[in-house]
Formats: sequence, C-alpha cells, structure tokens
Amino acid sequence: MSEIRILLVDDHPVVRAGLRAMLTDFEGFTVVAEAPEGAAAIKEIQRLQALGEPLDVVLMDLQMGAGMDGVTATRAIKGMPSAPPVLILTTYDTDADILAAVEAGASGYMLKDAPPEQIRAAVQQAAAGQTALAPEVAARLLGRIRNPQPVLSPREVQLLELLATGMSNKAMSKQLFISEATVKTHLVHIYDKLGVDNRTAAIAIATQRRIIRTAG
Amino acid sequence: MSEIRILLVDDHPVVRAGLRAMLTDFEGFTVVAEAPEGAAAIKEIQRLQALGEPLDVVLMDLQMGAGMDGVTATRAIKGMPSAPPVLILTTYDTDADILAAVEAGASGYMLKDAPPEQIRAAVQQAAAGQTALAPEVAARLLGRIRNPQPVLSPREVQLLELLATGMSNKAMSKQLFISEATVKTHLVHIYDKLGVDNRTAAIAIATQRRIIRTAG
DNA sequence: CCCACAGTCAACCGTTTGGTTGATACGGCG
DNA sequence: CGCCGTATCAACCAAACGGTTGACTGTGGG
Repeated sequence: MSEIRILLVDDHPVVRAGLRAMLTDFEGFTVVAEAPEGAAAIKEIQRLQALGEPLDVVLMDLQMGAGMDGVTATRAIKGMPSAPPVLILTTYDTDADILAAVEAGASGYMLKDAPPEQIRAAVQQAAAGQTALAPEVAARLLGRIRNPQPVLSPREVQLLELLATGMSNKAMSKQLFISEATVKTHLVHIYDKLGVDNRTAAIAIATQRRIIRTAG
Repeated sequence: MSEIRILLVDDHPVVRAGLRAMLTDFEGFTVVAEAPEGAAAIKEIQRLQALGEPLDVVLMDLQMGAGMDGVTATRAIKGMPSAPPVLILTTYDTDADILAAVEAGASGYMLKDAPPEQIRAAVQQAAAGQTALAPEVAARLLGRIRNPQPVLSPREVQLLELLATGMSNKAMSKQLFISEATVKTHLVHIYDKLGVDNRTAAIAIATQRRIIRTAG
C-alpha cells in the first residue's frame, strides 16, 4: 500500500513535533508539510497541488492562537477543487466545536489525549475517505441529535452578553431601553432554554457551549 | 558538558512525544523517563534516585486530566531530599496558575506555544539551577508587582472557581463543607478586593484578570 | 507576647433575583 | 385567517443574595 501524505496544522510547535514523531514512527505515514494556522495551511495545500503532490489527509487543530481558526480553514479547504479529507484533532470536545467542524465538512474528530494508535487509525480511515469519530465525540453528537438544544434568539444572546459583564437587571434594562420586567422575562426564557435556574449558571453554560465568549 | 537528564510529566501522549522529539533532536538532552500525572512522576523520581541516576530537571504540565495535578506534584517534589528543579510547561498563563506554581517551588514557567529553542534554553537554565520565565509570564508578574492588585487568598480563589460554574451559596457551602454564612463572608471579601458588588461582576473581573479560567 | 490575617459561624435586614400569570403587539407560515 | 414565536410590559410572592456587625479560632510575623 502507498504512503499516506499528511499536512499538520497546529499553532503549537510541541504538538506538531509530537504528531510528526508519533506518525512517522510507523510505516506508511509521511508528514509532507506543516502550518501554524489556517491561512498558511491553505497556501501549503495549493503549493503541493501545484507541484502535483496532493495530500491524503489534513490534520487540523481548532484552537489557533492567531490567524485563521480551524473551522474557517476547514470550510475553505472543503470549498477547494479536489479537497483532501480534513481530520480534526483538538483538545476539547465542546458541543459548538464539534458541530461547527462537522458542518464545515470535517471527515472526523479526534481528541488529542487519545491513545496514539487510535489517532493513527483515524488518519488511515480519513485518508481512505471514511469517517472517524472518537467515541466520546460520537456519543456527544448522538446525544445532541436525540435531544436537540433549543436555539436562543438574537435578543436573548444579547442579554446573555450583557449578563456576562456583570450587569444587574436594572442596568441591562437601561442599556437596552426596555423595562426591568422585560429583562426578567428574557432571562427566564434563557434559563429555560439552557436548563439552568440562575444567571451565573447561565453564563457558565453559555460559555461552555460557546454561545458567548468571555474576555481574553 | 554532561548530558541533561529529563523527566517529562504530561497527560497527553502527543505532547510528550513532541517534547521528547524536540529535546532529543539536540545534543546534551536525554529524556530518561515520562509520567502521565503527578503521582507517577514522584514514583519515577524515587525509582531513578534509588538507581543512583538522579534527574537534572522535571518538565511538568499543570493541567492533568486525571491523577495528581501539577502544582500538588511540584510541591511534593520540592519537599523531597535532593529534589530536582521543576520547570513548568503549560498552555495557559493565568495569574492563579503562575502564582501557585511559583509558590510550590517551580524554577520556571514556560508556555507550550513558545518557540523550541526558547524551551530548550529554559531547560538548560533550570538544570543549571537558574530561573527561567517566559517573557509573557515575566511581564505579567512584573505588572502584578508594579500595581499590586489586592491578593485573593487561595480559599477565595477556590470560591471564585465554584462561583464561575454557576453554583449557589448553598451548593458551594455543601461542596466545601462550610456554612452558608462562611460562603457569604468569603464572597463579601472577594467583591471587596475585586471592586464589584455582585457575583456575576466578580466572575467577569476575575476572568479578565485571569484569576480564574473559564471552560474552554 | 501580641497583632494581623485567614477562616469559620450567626443574626439581621433590605434589595435583587427567580418564577408565575397574564396581557399586548407584530411578523411569518401554513 | 389563525397560530406560533419574539418582544414588550405589569404585578406579585418566595427565595436567594448583598451588606453589616460581631465573635471565635489558629497560624505566622514582628
């Protein structure tokens, strides 16, 4: 069988070195290029295609410190002609990450703390055009399908964002030019949809689900 | 010059492989042992000392999925006779992490996304008994010294962390085996030190100041 | 030895928030 | 057209939270 040609995309040199060592230790895997973020990855793919040396699989991290993030990059790659399979390999398994990656066209989703041979198996499957999901991720996706999460309205997200800055109901009502009563109504709906019963828990869940993002 | 003998402590096989590859690529570095978490690391150190093959430096991650966390392990190691230098190598640079690690006796604090030669230099410095801080980390510590923020006690930080998960005062009191009255006292002190007057604002400020880290 | 501080707890009181019910208005969709 | 979801507001009550005062303990530094 021929070699599997791989592009690594991760902003951490340590992780790239680890994946390279882990994969090239075994027959049949070649890391032909690396990129620290999405835009550079796309350039690499185009460069390799121009050379007539196409890729068999892209190993993509989602969290990039700077530059194009993994989901955007995946979407861009899958929009290219003769796009290679993209296997997501990331640290976290939050709902938003997984869904966004799958929507963007990823062929699989692995967690970085997976045992090496599981990662290698996933790469092989992705290169063969198959789908590869880590067990934890698969379970989470199934759970999501079985009981779908309610969608917050734009106004509710807006409230949530103000909430996360620590504002009181009265402060939010002034900011949004609505009455406190309306603020409370919105909050009750938010708690309902997120399955919580107070504002701090709402912020915690919304942050986890990446509905809002906190100051960095 | 003689070789620098290293123990790697990280729960991710990928990261361990990356560090091993990155360090052993260069003359003078030998990875003599690895451990996925703190307790195993301590056992390794004892084993090597019993063999008369002491370590020159321990490379320690702080976030461990399971087992003994990095700060606890560092404290335990620095309590041993003829303890090796411990160099912290982690993903985040929150105040809480840095302070706790330094208090626990770490000789340095590097971020995983640092360039390879910076990491190697830090390992060399630590092995030589010197201190090594990543520029970002050093800047943060200096900023902390220049305009000192009121320091939260460990207990207060602990409360803050529970707070950020959305727990009520009653829930926190049960979790920490203290009364609600005590929880309220702590919270008042926290609000005071952070200059806020409610729990959501406290979480917002604490997140901004990187006193706590939210789910990610 | 004494002081300061962290941590613990209690009682009190006013304010804020959570939860409910009900009402109005507007837009889109079958 | 009627229904549903979104957004708006009001009134009400119970529960949680915020703020204060005061008190006790243990630990560590001057």
